[in-house]
Amino acid sequence: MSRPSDYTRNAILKAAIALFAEHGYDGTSVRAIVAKARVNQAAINYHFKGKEGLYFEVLKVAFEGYLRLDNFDPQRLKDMPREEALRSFVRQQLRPLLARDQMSRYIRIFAWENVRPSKVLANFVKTGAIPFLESATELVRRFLPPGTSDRDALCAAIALMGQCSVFVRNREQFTQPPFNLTIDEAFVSWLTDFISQLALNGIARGA
Amino acid sequence: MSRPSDYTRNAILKAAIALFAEHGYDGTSVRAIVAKARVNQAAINYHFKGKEGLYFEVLKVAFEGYLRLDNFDPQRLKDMPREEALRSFVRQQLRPLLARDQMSRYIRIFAWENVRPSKVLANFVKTGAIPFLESATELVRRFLPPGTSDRDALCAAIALMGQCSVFVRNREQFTQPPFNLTIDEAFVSWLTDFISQLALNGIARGA
DNA sequence: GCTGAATTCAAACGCTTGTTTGAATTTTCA
DNA sequence: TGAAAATTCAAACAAGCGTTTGAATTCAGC
Repeated sequence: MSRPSDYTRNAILKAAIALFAEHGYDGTSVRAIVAKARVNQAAINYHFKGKEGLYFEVLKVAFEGYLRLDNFDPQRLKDMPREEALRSFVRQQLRPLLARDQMSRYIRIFAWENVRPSKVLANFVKTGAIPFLESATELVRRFLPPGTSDRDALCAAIALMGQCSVFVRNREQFTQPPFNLTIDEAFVSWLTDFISQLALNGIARGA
Repeated sequence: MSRPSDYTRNAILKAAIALFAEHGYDGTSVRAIVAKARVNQAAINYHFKGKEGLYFEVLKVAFEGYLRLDNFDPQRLKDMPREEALRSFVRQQLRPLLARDQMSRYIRIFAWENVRPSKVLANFVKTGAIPFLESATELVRRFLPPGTSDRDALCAAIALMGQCSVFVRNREQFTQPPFNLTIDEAFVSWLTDFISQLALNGIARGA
């Protein structure tokens, strides 16, 4: 492939990641993407075979980027004490509340998919990529009694992920009335502890 | 108002409640509503001044119906032991997992609004209706140490509501691969206990 | 029964969506 | 350099959306 076309492709990809992270798949139009990327309308269909193809590629990039993250390395998580691993996981999930970096965008895209999976994700998963819900399930399992069923562990993981993503996905919402939350470092630290403790006490002693 | 026009109005309202509960506000088109209600396309604008006006009315009906519910009567909740009140609240929130009755539709509509509030709800709240998030906050507060800040209680309530609604809103999703949850009476009972215990142990000892 | 208001209806409007077209331009490679 | 391939571009397409129109119909009250 030629250099100039790579530039267009990357511009689209970058704009798409930012917009999908902010507004989700349905909330983002191709016209908004090409405007942000400053490319032609037809470029998305030419380079990605349509909006769905582009989103598929975005999921791929986000997933690869996510796996490259230190704190998510499965082995590293397993080597930590379970309490520390849990807190690290939660903190990472809440990262988009503070930072606006690329990793935060990846996490936020998955936060959208987490409760409202698009049909694109379904195909993406079939392609061979393992949804990180499995990692969350494994993590949660360390707090559950031995022999806990897959179903119970899955539900616990869903609940944990749901608690994080509800804050991430609706960040803007919660900063306004009637919520009026001030989202700063102190708040995120507190929230990290809060959710971790919730999971820690709740899962370990409850189920 | 004349009888025949009331019939049309009610038919629209009924169809809208079912569809909004199933697919949310954005996921429901006026054409789908009039098709289900078997009325003319223009009827929604005539009777409700547009889709938003209809949704406003749906929220009103849902909210009134919700308040008529025994288990949500604020006084009744307050008279219960806090553990029983919590379990009752959670069970009620999970009701749409099993039943397909009118009350379940109301709860499900609020489950949609819970994480992705429409601008219509904002106006609805301003009109004077108290979002039931406040009741949840009060309920949660009984488990928190005296003097807990409003912010902390609010976050705990959001987390609690989020845990319930993620299951309610994505019911169909979770019955399919890769989740494969079987949603029956036994599961809902277990889930009720699970989430209640999660909140009970987590909130009471964690925050 | 007549009159005016209320209601229904088919059709279209204006807008946004994702996608396609086909010509113009640029890049690649012999 | 010249021909073929790759890429960009403005424009239009087809479909869906919520809404409006204006005539046809039904209703209520004198």
